[in-house]
Amino acid sequence: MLNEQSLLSLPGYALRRAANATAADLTARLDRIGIRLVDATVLMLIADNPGTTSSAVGKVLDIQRANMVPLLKRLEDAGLIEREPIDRKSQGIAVTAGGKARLAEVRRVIAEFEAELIERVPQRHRDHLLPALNALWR
Amino acid sequence: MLNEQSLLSLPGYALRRAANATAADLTARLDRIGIRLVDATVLMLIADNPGTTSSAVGKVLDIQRANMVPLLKRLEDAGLIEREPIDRKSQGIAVTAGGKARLAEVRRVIAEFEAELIERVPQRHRDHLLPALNALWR
DNA sequence: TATTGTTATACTCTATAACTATA
DNA sequence: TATAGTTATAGAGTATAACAATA
Repeated sequence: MLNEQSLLSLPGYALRRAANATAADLTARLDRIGIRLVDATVLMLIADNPGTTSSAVGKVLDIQRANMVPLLKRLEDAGLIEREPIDRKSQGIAVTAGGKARLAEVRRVIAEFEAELIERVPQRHRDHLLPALNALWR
Repeated sequence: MLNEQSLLSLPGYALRRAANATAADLTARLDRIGIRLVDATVLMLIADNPGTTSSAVGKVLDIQRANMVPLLKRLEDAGLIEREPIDRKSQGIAVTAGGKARLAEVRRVIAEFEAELIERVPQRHRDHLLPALNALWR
């Protein structure tokens, strides 16, 4: 339809379009099992770091402290995480048994998504994608 | 701080983080010359497709028709684009002289941004990034 | 009948400021 | 004095529905 060539030659543009398209795809897949992409990401991070705090999670994922509140409340209300005091100021977060079951579903969906994602990349480029991407933001 | 390993091994996660980080960077750079990232993108697309329509631009960039209205109004109010009727239903969009001057600035900023972006990618991965990304969404 | 451009509005996501309590 | 958790709210960005006019 339109000439999009000068945009398509820009890695930054391709990066945004690819991220938007794939995030929309994964969001739709996770919606089918009733969980949001951010929530699933937080859940995975907590599972690998039992006893971590809201602040620590927020720092790693670049989520503001204030925005962690309703997010963790959702996970707690859904019975996926539980909190217990570390001291009188902080509280440690852990994934519940129910959360682990849900996490198994999440991991299945994500594994399938990631497999189909990487399959779309021509073989000779495949192994370069992850290191190239991580070099861009880490 | 936290163990982020299982997330970092997911191309989809790395893709989102890389896109968010680089988009924030470019947004800040373009802000210094007083233009938004979306507006700059639309301006580039119109420049390469003089006489195109609002609908056509929206379709290529996945922007809803309704959201094109205030966007094009901004560009028009800034004197960067002009519209003239194609028939009594559609109108063709073109970049004005002032728009072309602004576009030169935009291209300079973006070229610098893209150069620094690709420099962060280890050399052996560099040539693989663009084709891998475009394979993901095109 | 489908498309263009538009208006108005709802919704989601994120950012900011301020506050309390505790390390 | 800095940090953790929280509340309330503002703002930006996007989505949805409806409309008139024209192809």
